[in-house]
Formats: sequence, C-alpha cells, structure tokens
Amino acid sequence: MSDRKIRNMEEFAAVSGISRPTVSKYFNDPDSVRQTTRARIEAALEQYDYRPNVFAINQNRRLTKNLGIVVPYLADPFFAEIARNIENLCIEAGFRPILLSSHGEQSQEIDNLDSLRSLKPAGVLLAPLGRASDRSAIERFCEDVPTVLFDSNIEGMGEAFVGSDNASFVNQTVDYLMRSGEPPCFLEMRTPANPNANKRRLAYIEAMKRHGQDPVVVGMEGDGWAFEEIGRQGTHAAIAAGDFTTNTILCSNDRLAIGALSACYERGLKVGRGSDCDLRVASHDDHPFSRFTCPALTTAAHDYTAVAGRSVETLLELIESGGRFSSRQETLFPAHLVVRASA
Amino acid sequence: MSDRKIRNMEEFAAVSGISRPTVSKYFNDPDSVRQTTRARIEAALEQYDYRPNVFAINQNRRLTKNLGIVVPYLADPFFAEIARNIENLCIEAGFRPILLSSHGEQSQEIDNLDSLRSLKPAGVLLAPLGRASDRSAIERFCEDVPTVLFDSNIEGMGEAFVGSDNASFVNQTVDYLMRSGEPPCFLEMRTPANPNANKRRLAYIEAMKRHGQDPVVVGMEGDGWAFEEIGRQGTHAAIAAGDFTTNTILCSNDRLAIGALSACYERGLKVGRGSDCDLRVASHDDHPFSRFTCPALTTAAHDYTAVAGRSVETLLELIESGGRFSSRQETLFPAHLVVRASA
DNA sequence: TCATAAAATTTACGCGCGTAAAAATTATGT
DNA sequence: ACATAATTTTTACGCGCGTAAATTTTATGA
Repeated sequence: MSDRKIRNMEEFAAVSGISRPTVSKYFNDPDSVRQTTRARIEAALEQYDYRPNVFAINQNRRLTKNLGIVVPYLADPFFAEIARNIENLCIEAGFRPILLSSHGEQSQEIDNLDSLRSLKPAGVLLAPLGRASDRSAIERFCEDVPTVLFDSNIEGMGEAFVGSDNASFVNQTVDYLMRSGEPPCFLEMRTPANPNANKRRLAYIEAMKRHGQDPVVVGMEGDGWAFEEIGRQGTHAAIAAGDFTTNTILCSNDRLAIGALSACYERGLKVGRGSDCDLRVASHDDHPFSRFTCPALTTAAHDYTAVAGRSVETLLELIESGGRFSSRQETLFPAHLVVRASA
Repeated sequence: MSDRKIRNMEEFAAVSGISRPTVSKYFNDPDSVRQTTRARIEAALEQYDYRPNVFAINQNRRLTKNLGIVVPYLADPFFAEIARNIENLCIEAGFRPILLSSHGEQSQEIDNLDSLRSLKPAGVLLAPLGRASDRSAIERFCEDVPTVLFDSNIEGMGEAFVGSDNASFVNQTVDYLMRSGEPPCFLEMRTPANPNANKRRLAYIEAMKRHGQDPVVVGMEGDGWAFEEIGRQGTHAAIAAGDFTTNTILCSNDRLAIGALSACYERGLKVGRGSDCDLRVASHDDHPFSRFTCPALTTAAHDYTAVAGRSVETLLELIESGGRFSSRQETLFPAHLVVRASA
C-alpha cells in the first residue's frame, strides 16, 4: 500500500496505466472491461486506496446505484428485522441501501420520498404507513421512481407488491384454535394503521363462518404505533366489559398480543392451554420477541427471509426491465404456524 | 404553482429575479441574504418547485450538511428508539441524518465508516460495537471526521462521549433491591459485547461491598446480539446449577432480563416481590418493552431524550468549533429507577 | 445628503466524473 | 497472416453548483 494520495480518477488512471474513461467504465461495471485490464486496475486498487467521489459519480448519471428502503416505523422490531435482511441483500447485489423510517408520521413519509427522489435511486422498496399515507404523494412518487411496495399493499400503487397472505395467517391460527379448544374472539384496533389488519379481520370472519361459528370482533381504542400499550389498555377494558365470549383471544398482531398478555398478567389471569389456564392468546407475525413473552406466544410466522428476498429480487427485476412491469405483480407468502405455550 | 420545470439553479435564479450566486448563498444559509431578497426567493419557491441537486451541491463543498448516525444493532429497539430521537433532532437542526446499522458485525461497522467518509459528513454520531470494534479503524475515522461517540465509550476516541453513568444505574437498582429484600446476584454475559457491561459489573461489585455483602456474579455463555436467547438459556443453566445464592437477580440489561423472565416462566417460577414469589428480577436500560413483560420489569431507566439531545448538541458544538475540542468531553447521564412488579 | 458599510451582481473558473465520437490498439477465428 | 470484431485511448464537452474577485447597487447613520 503506497502512501501517495490519489486525488481523483485522473491520477488513479495514471498510476494504474489505464485511461480514465476505461477506469470509469470499470467502476461502473467491473465486467465491462477486458480481464487483463480489470486485473491491472485491481492491482492498482490494492496499492493505492482510491474510491471515486460519490457526488461526482452521481451528478451525471441519470440513475444511481442507490436503493431506497422506507419503512413506516423502524422502532418496531418487525420492521427493523425486515430492513436488516433487505439491506444485506441490496449490498450483496452491489447497491447502496438507504434506509429511512417514516416514524409513523405522514409528513415524514412524504419527506422521505422527497429526499429519496433527489438521491436519484435506481429503485425503492416502500412499506407505506397505510391509512396515514398520502396516497397521491405516493402515487406521484411511484410514477417517477421504480418502486416495489412491501408489507402493506396500496391497491394499484407501485409496479409490484410483496407481502404476506393474511388469509393464510388467519386461517392457520383459527383452524388450530378451533381444533384445540374454544373458538377465538378477534382482538384488534378499532382504527388500524395498516391495511393488513382489515384483511385479517375479514379473514377471521370468513374462517369463523366456515367453521359454523359466530365471529366476535373486539375493537380497541387508540391511535399511533404504541401497539403494546393499546393492546394492554384495550384488553383490560374488554375483559372488564365482558367482551370476550370464549376463553380464546386471537390478536391481529403480536405487538397487540404482547399488550394483551401484559393485561392478563396484571389481572391475575393465567394464559396458556393447560386446564388450569383462564385464557388462550394467539396472534400473527412472529415478532422477534414473541418467543420470549410469558407464556411464549403461539403465532403465525412471516417468512422474513422470503419476504425480504423476494422484495429485493422483484425490485432488481424491475430495474432490469427499465422501471416498468407490463402488469402489476403481487407476491403473497403464506404463514407457518408456530405453536408455543400461550394457546 | 407554475408547471414550468426548473432545470437548475440558473433557471431558478432567472425566474426569481435574483442572481445565481445569491440564490446559492440563500440555499446555503437563508439568513445570509437580505430579508427582501430572501422573501423574493421564497416567493419563487412557492411558485416553482425547485430543489438544488444534492450531488452537485456536495461535490464542491468540503463539508456537507450530512450527519452520520451509526448504531451497532438497529434491530435492538433500544437503539431504534435512540436513533429515532437523534434523527428528528438532526432534521430540526437543518441537517440530513444518515442512519446506518452495523448489524453487530465488525466488517459492517468498518463499511459504514467507509461509506460515511465518502459522503463527507459534517459530523458523525457513533455508537460503536464495543468489543467487536476495530479500534484502529475507528481511530483513523475520528481523525478525519468530527465524531462524537455515544452509548458505548472507547477511551480516547472521538472528540466527545455522551452516555449513561453506569455506576448510577447499578447503584440505584442495588440500593433499591437491598432495602426491599435479599441482596441481588448479578447476571451477565461472560464475554459482553459492550463496555457498559463491564462497568456495570464493577459497579455492582463496588455497591455490594458498600453494603457489606459478597457480590455474586453469574456469567452466561453466548455471543452475538441475541441477548434474550442468551438470557433465557443462561438463566436455565444458572438455576439448574444453583448459581443464584439469593432470591434476587439483577440483570446487566433488560434484554437479558427478558430472557431470564422467560426462563423463570418456563420453570414455573413466579417472579415478583410478593410473598408468594420465588424470585425477584431487576435490570437496567428501560428497554421499550420492559413495561410489557410479565411481570413488568423493575429497571433503571435511561433518559433517552437527554442522551439523544445532548449527543446532537455536542456534535453541533463540535462542528461549530471546527471539528476539534481542546479536550475530550464526557457527559454521563444518571439513571432514574422505575419500580414495576418484577422486583 | 453624503460617506461608508453591507449586500447583490457580473464574470469566470473549477470540482470529479460521465460519456460521446473518432482513432488506435488488441484479440479472435480461420 | 489477415480480416473482423472487440477494446482501449484520445479528445473534448457538459453536468449543476461552489466560490472568488471585482464591480455595482442598496442600505445605514450622523
């Protein structure tokens, strides 16, 4: 490693003995130059530590190697985990991921899209806020930037959607709960942030009918992303009001379930499937912490790896295809049931 | 809003009736131009939607308005929450935060610093991995970029450190546990990822001596960032081995405690401070979920807002001061005890 | 009102790299 | 060895903006 400092591509081209345009070509795509040339450049790279100036590179390129990743709430471990997987896949594919969280706020989501736009990303993976999203802002963004939605679908927006098959999630938990005990009541937020919640409610109602049961949907007050607290208070209220007509609660998602378990504990109710238990609680998502609740949560698990993998694959295909698909693609992954102690 | 498209600052200067250099000055600092000029520019901004090209802006500036934020593991809600606070403060201060997670890997931490360097950030807030960090890589980075460490201190690196006073954390929990029941045993990872863990152990030993008690430190096997699982398995092992000499466990951090609670539940042990309880469990950090464990976790809480606020303030001061402080600043925040049901 | 300071304009150059076009070189197959 | 294709080199321009220097315009205050 020489200690001579390389100021720019001109100097680096000089010390590597290759012309600057060819070096430029190399950095753009190492495979686009002859093997011997590539070897000489890489030999020089070993000796001199030079990296092209990011800003100069991107100034003249219509599209960069940036990939935007926008999640609605990064402090939710579910999204943190998905984002972690996606980031790694982007890097492997030779792109630079830029992770942005909307922190549950419409204004932040719009800001994120704005600042992404000015970064001229090759593509964007967007998990929208859902109900709180500014549909027209997202629509305009998707027109300008090749975008794949994930987690939360907004009909017709983006060139593709990758997410989970909510019906599969709910069918698996409902079927399991039906065959192992009393029919489940469904616990959810009255005004859910996320379209998945609506689909889950409908799937629950459908599944119950299929089992010849009357669906019981219990709605909880509350807004925002503090789901655990909403679940806790809502469960207290629902139990006090006698809303649960059976001993089995199926929560819309694990974070609500964590709150529900907390409320049950506070009321001295024992949760589990033993004969000494007062209640069964099950849920959906397989949140990173649901294995550690007390009792551990029975839940329908996302295939995190598959969702992350397929999202990135789809985006890369979209970029390859010049930013447009002939028709909007939807990929839904089924759940797999994870039976633990809570139900 | 006119629909004429503004291609560059030249065109925008023309339609706003101001010369380009002055417009440039405005975007650099709106207060640096005369009020009347500013008003005319902003009037034009209302009419035409123009934003300076990010890449062109930063190409010629020695320093950008980018602020780097590096955390060791973003899927840990503790860091997600801190990062969320810091991001918002950076935006308020007129900077563009760039959030990067090292995902627990040394290679990723180095990559993050590398890619930050090429983004010419005005400053960086770095929460290092700790034990897994490449000290010399960080040292070199800090020489080039104004850096404030937070959360996890590495002696002598960066111009400042903002974190928590581990002694205060441990003293508060130990004092509380001592006056409310049996002396605590200390539960930790045998090879902790983070220097805070070592300080907490030492503070525990010190505090126990002050109380005239023999410290009991229980180390758990395990590596990586899956703290809950390490805590669960380690607690099982420790209980089986009879390592706990009293009925009170003080965990090094909340994530380990969540695992410990899970293990206790699995063994049918009741945790809490009632006379019918087998064990008391307390901890440190006030992790976002510790309010929802069963039982809710007694813990020493970080002042998230203060740590985030002071970190950003310190970095802004550092930038104002031209990137160097005359001497390294250390700010430590004390904990406040949060008594819940677990101890 | 006039001297002075402060701000804006004009002019001009440079940043580091992408990229196009034409010429020169190198590889490939027969 | 030669025609052809594939690469590389040479040359040159442009991207959008920062910024410096000299000049002109505008504000300020006694």
